[in-house]
Amino acid sequence: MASQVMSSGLFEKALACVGAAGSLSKHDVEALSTLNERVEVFSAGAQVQTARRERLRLVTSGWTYEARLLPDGRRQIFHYLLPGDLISARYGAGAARGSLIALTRLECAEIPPSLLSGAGGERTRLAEGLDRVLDSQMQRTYEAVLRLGQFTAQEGMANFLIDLRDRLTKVGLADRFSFRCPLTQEHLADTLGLSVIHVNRVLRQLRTEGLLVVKLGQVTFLDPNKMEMLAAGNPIE
Amino acid sequence: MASQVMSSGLFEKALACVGAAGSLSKHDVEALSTLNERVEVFSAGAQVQTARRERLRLVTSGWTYEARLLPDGRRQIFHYLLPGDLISARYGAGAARGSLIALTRLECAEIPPSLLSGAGGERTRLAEGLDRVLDSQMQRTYEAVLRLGQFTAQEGMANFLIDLRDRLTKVGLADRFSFRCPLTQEHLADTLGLSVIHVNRVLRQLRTEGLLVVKLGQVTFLDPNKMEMLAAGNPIE
DNA sequence: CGCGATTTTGAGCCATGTCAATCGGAGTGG
DNA sequence: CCACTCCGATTGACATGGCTCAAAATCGCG
Repeated sequence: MASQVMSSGLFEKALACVGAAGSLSKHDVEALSTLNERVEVFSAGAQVQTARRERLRLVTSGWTYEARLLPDGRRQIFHYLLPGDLISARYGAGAARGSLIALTRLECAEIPPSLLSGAGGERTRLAEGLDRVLDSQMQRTYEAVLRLGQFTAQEGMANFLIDLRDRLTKVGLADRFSFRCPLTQEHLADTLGLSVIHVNRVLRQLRTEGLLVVKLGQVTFLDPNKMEMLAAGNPIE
Repeated sequence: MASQVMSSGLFEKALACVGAAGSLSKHDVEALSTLNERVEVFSAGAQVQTARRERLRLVTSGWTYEARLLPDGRRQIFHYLLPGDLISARYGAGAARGSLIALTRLECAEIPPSLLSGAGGERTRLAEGLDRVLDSQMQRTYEAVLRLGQFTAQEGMANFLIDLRDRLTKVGLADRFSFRCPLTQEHLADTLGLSVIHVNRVLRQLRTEGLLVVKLGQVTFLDPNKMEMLAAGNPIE
């Protein structure tokens, strides 16, 4: 029952945080993940089924991506779900109609519908907070359109990596300068609409210019300022 | 009161249709547009304000697009809203955070919240139908990601034009072979992430191959089958 | 008829793709 | 501990799709 009290306190805190920003903080995720026993674990490479539209799951650990495969082998990765993101077949991510694949070992916790509506049937503050999270997931899809349609390869790479950094920072998995990253250059290619080889060239170029190092599953920004400028679609200098 | 009865009958019919497909049919649009007096008209080029998040408006006539402008002049058009589509700051389109511009004279009808929830606070069948419309609008955003990330210029052009045709067909504004289209090559360019000049070349090429004619605000498919193949990302032949 | 917007064309360049090969590190079995 | 293997990263040579610049042809409209 100690954990019961604990979890209740965290829940309140989570509510407060959820109310503020568009995504969940580390504390929110911890709080929500202790709320119930329905935790699922997927191993790297497993497909996460998203058939039942009512389920709402919170990613508490690990990376996932949703992708679609064309008959001739081309692949587009639509988005990545990180700790603090929600898996929902109904909203946001659900509309991509692709396969959801665990990139690493993945843990998620189901959020029972009972938490979303109060006694009188009205919506919980938690529900509104989660809505905001789904909103920001959707916004990222539009960012992807902008990136793919208008950005150069360098800008797109910067934009994507900075976005990952910012999201990971919210859940305590990154700082301004670096984060651990399980993506291969092939993932980057299929995300940014580039060939693997060109991804390699772009990374080398950014490295040569002293902006960035990608190595050993670790992304390091040597010059966060310039990277942020690039990521916003501004030329360097 | 005749119109009262009339509109009520259409409403029922609209409900039936809305329940079936992911988008509204011509009859749905007609029915819904007669439901209330709150009709707005924008002239071509006007900006449609989307500040109030609660409002839900149905496009009953004309074309709109939502776009974002980069500081250096690049522009990405995220999507077009056609008759039967919904304007919502909260869902789908709202997350793009761009400007919504009337491409032609535009008419839309507000859908009052009272129609969305029944007496007991439960959701109307209409509300569910409209949800499905918003869903399909979201799906199109993912299609755009796929198009921009993986398709060649020709495939992307075919995909986009076939999509327009299919949507316009649902509201009786197109048949299998052609539709009226107010887009300039510049709009196509900013939608597909190409330069205006390249759009022109791609169109010429499709014309030369006997697949398509774009002229006088009219798009005509000379070979709908091949266009549909191209639009799906399959090579010709 | 004349003007602005749009479309069309041509020439040349650059970003990005393809193909082919090498390299490097991680795991595996002997 | 070594040899092997596999996957991912890296590099080079070359092809090409798509972009830029510049200009002419057309269209829509007052």
